[in-house]
Amino acid sequence: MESSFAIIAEPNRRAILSLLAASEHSVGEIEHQLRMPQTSVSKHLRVLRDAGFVESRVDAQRRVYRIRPEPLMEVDEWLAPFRRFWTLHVDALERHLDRMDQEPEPRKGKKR
Amino acid sequence: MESSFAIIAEPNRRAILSLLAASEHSVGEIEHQLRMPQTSVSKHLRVLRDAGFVESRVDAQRRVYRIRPEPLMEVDEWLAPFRRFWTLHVDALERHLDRMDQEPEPRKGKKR
DNA sequence: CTCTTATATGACTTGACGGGCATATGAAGC
DNA sequence: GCTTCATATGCCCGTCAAGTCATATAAGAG
Repeated sequence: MESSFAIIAEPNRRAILSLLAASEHSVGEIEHQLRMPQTSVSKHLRVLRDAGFVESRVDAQRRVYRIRPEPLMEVDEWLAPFRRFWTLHVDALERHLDRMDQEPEPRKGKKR
Repeated sequence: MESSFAIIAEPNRRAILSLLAASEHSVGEIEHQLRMPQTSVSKHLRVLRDAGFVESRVDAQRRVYRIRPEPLMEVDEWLAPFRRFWTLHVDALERHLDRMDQEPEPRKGKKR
């Protein structure tokens, strides 16, 4: 299962990731929230962990999973060359910047 | 072939898209640049066009393909809820970008 | 009109992945 | 200890998608 892109091609895995984006969750919580079989949840979590999208913490008999950002950052970076196609439109640019500029302090000269 | 994510899961399609991100290209140009069989290029372009990632223009016997941004915008928007994981750690982001600037592929997987 | 160039399509094969089910591991509680 | 809860794993099967090869379409060139 090579690339990060292949990992997030699976709808159930995207659902799991989106759920974990809000906060960390145990396997059982994911199972009930997303209404999918436990064995399926575990398998997808295994794939996600092997690919570095999530990590787990042990809480008694439970395993609590949370997001690891690195693989999604890769995807985000792959999108970079394409952003000019929609940041050229002003309204789309503003929506995009509104999302990006949550952080108050502009960094020193990186790209852009 | 449902989602935009499934479309970009294919490495050759990502290569085609990245090539087209720079400028529009004919099928033959893509074939030569990426060194893949023409029939394969055509099939991937068919998939990309059906999914709205590209559109084609007719130039004599050639078909010139160019990017259409909408599906990639979808992907970009799906990433939005995850961005806090790296925009909250600006320093880590900077370190990451610095590494990316120097070496093209520091691909590594580890756990904590 | 024929030949060549450029691209698309169809048939077939192969391999990978997800779902389902049974089962294994493992920690808790009694 | 045994039982229950929580999660993981192994196996089988159906599906679907990518690659290959052959062929079809369609537009110049001569």
